[in-house]
Formats: sequence, structure tokens, C-alpha cells
Amino acid sequence: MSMQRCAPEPMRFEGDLSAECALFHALADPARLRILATLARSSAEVCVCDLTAGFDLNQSTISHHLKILKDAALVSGERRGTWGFYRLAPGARERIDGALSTVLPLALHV
Amino acid sequence: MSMQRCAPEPMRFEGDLSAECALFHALADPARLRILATLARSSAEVCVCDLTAGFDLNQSTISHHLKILKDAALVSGERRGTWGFYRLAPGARERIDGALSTVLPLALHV
DNA sequence: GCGTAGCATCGATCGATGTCGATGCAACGC
DNA sequence: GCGTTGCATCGACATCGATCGATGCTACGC
Repeated sequence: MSMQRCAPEPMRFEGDLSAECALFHALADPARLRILATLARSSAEVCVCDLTAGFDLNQSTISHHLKILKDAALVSGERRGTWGFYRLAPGARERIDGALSTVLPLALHV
Repeated sequence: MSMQRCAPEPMRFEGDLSAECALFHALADPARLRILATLARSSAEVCVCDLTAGFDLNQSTISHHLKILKDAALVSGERRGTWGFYRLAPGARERIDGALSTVLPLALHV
């Protein structure tokens, strides 16, 4: 007889989750979450100078976080003249929902 | 006349997002995402020995990540005899969805 | 053209954390 | 009781990343 196991054979997940990990990583910072929450609640685009003034962080730090959010395609930025404007990227919420569904499918073991 | 502004006054988000940040932080690691994806696709609890065997990571590293996931209340663990068993925590998906809705409300600027 | 303002980028620092080996601890079998 | 097995914990190390000051760059006003 075969050796007794501790549990039924598990099914390993073999897929690639690097894209989902990158998304969650962009969300795993308090400053970036506050920026996102601010952008999501603004009816229009937000100027970088207002973000810099509203957060207790250096201007370069805000710019750094904005770049990370932009690279993650969670926000979109535009330069007009001297000022920079950012807004929530269209479909940002849907992309995160999709990543979450990849990791934790809603259709559970039926 | 008042000094011209770059944009309409933004509304800063003043809420506390530390809980949401902690959740996303627990998700921002490839090993933890794979563990979660494996648990989510298993019809029953999964033994730690199977996780250790299935991932190219040291046993202590797997145990470390399981503790982080457990502290984040994303998984629940139980020790029975020599073996340890983990499963996806009930309501894990709903908690993440709730955190996401806190940051990015579905009811956008109407 | 020149100075200034607003934002991005660079370099450096330092705390956070993923990883591993070693050790500790509890349960099981002999 | 003793050795073994499975998992957690500890200590150490290396890397990553958040933060800041300094600098660069572009646009604007004079």
C-alpha cells in the first residue's frame, strides 16, 4: 500500500502572477493609496502642486510615487505648461478587480 | 482679484488607509500570491509540507509567508498532530474588495 | 536673454523585508 | 525514553525601496 498522506493531493497553481504582484505592490504604500484616493474623489484632474501641498512629503517623493502609479497604469499624467496634472486612469478599478480575480477566483470549488 | 490657480480646489482624502495598505502589502509578494492562489483553488485545506514541496523556497521561508498571510487574516491555519493545515480565510476576497472600494469608490464623481 | 516657478531625475541614506541555515519544539513511532 | 519528522522561530545577510536634498529641465514673465 502507498504511504499515507497528510491530505489529498493539492493542485499547485502554476500560472504567472508577476503582473498581479506588480499591481498590488503599487498599492502597498500609504502615500500612494492616499494619492489614489484623492484622485478617485476628484471630479477633475489634480495638479501636482496641490498633491505636494496636501501631503507631508517632499516634492520629489510625491513625484516618485506618481511615477510608480503611472508605470502601473493606475494613473495618467499630463504636462500642460508649467503644471502637471494627474487623474485616475480609466479602468484602474477594473484592472485591480481582474488581478484579484486571477488570484482568488470568485468561482470557488463547487 | 485672486491669484489664478492651476486647477479647481482639490478635495484631499483625509481618511486612514493603514488597514487597506496592510492588506495590499500582504498581497505584494509573488510567493504569497502563489500560496493564496493555491489555497483558493483547493477544495480542502492544504498541508504545509505540500506547499514547501511545491515552491522553490526554503521551508522556513514558506512558514514566514504563511505567518504574514495569517496576520493579515487572509488565511487560517491549524495544527493537527505533526502537520499544519492552511486554508483561505472565509471572507478574504470580500475584505480585499472592501479595501479596494475604500480607496477607489465605485460611485465615482457623478 | 534672464530669472523664476513647477516638476522630474539623480545620488545617497537607511530602514524594511525576503531569504536561508540553524535551532527549538511538539507529536509520532519504535 | 529516544530518534525522527514537520513546522515555527531566531539570527544573519543581502536586497529593495521610501525618503530627502541637490540638480536638471521646461515654460512663463519681465
